[in-house]
Amino acid sequence: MTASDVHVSVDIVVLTLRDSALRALLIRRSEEPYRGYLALPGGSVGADEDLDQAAGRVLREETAVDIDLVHLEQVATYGAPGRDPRARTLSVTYLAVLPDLPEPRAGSTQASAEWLAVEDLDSAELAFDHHTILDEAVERARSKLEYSPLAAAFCSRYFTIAELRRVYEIVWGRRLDPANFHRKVTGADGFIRATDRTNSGGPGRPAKIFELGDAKVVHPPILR
Amino acid sequence: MTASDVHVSVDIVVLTLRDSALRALLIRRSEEPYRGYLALPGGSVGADEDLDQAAGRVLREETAVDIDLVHLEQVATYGAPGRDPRARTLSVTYLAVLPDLPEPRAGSTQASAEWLAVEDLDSAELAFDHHTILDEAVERARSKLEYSPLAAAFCSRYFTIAELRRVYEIVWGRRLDPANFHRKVTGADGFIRATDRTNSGGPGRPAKIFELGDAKVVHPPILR
DNA sequence: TGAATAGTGTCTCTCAGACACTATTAG
DNA sequence: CTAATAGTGTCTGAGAGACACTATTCA
Repeated sequence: MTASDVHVSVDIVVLTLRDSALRALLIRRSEEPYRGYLALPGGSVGADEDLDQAAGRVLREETAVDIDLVHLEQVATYGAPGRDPRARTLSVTYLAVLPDLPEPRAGSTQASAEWLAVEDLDSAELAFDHHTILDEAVERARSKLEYSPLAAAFCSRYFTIAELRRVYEIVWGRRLDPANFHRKVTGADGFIRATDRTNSGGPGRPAKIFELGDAKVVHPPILR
Repeated sequence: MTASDVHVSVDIVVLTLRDSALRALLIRRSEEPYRGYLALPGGSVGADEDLDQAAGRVLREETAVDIDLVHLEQVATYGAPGRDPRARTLSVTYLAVLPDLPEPRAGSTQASAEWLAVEDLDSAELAFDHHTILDEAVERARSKLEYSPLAAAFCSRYFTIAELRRVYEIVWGRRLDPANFHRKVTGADGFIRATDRTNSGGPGRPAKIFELGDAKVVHPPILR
């Protein structure tokens, strides 16, 4: 009666911006079930691992990313009987957000990984209930842009306000007024902190370079 | 290596208003470990149960409440090794919100249940990591009052605006201006719907009686 | 120079909060 | 009547969005 022999895995929705699109990392499965389908990167939870630890480990295995720059948070847990045809499996799902680094995982395990545009998700065939999991994680990311500094996790350590604005524009899928956006993010207490440097190279007036501030919540929020 | 023999339980933070305080349902444990400590109501997930189903079943077992009136949502999953000294156990935690019904669970299993004021949580000795779980669920409830119709789940099917305001005041722990509150909740599209009835009995002008509307999000939000 | 981007000023509209005021009941 | 609660009017200030305007660079 009690479900004592349950497999527990962590599945991670890894989001980044790439080619002006919000994309999620997906792995082409080479084994049954769902051979040939795309699936979220994931793995089993080790016997002595906490869930957050397991998520961090899986993320490193799949992306080789510098863990400092990553935002990683638990989203939800799925456990419907039959969601995995092999055995009763619980999936503890995480959202990871990272900058678009020039790093496909060097050698390592995975046969083929893809950055699928979230926009094209509806027409993609995903394994298990990963469609639901992705939807929920993406919606979490969208709403957290409003009241948390999550947007900066899509950027490198140092960024301009235009880069930050691009994050909001792409994730939300709508244009924002540059002037008003500038006032809002610089006015939100502790969200971003100016450095004494500016960028250059492109046309136009050089932009100040900012870094992430200490605030854990953005107030006033950047409303969608 | 893979954690295949993991116990999975659901633990529920059941919140209600009682004696002008936000209170959580806790059970005095009669067995080791943590004998004599207070713990969240919970139970194992059945072999053919989905997680939400299991949470609903546990809630009915512990409170005998009419499930229609209850708000029930998953909050988070805890799985640190060692959180239960007996075995590796995953706790999928839920938040339940219900009106203060005149029903202590009739007969049934539980030795002693208590409605502990959330205010007094800091000084309570709770089993396992239930302190953390409670804190997170309470914070979830507090923040969901702002942008969701959750407050109505603390009320009966029909309620006055003053009753709704009391929910916000007690959960947030601060006074709200009755006049401004009235305008805000009646102005939020689809949050509450007026009936043609009024209450009476007490002193003062009778209040219109409202019921919950169809909206899943409250806009504009009722800000804390 | 002009084109492009960064950043500021300013106006209008909406909404939150303070609080005066009206409405309707019990006692 | 007074006390009490329900509900409306109105003013003020903060912030959002529209958009004109200034600042600083590259070609």
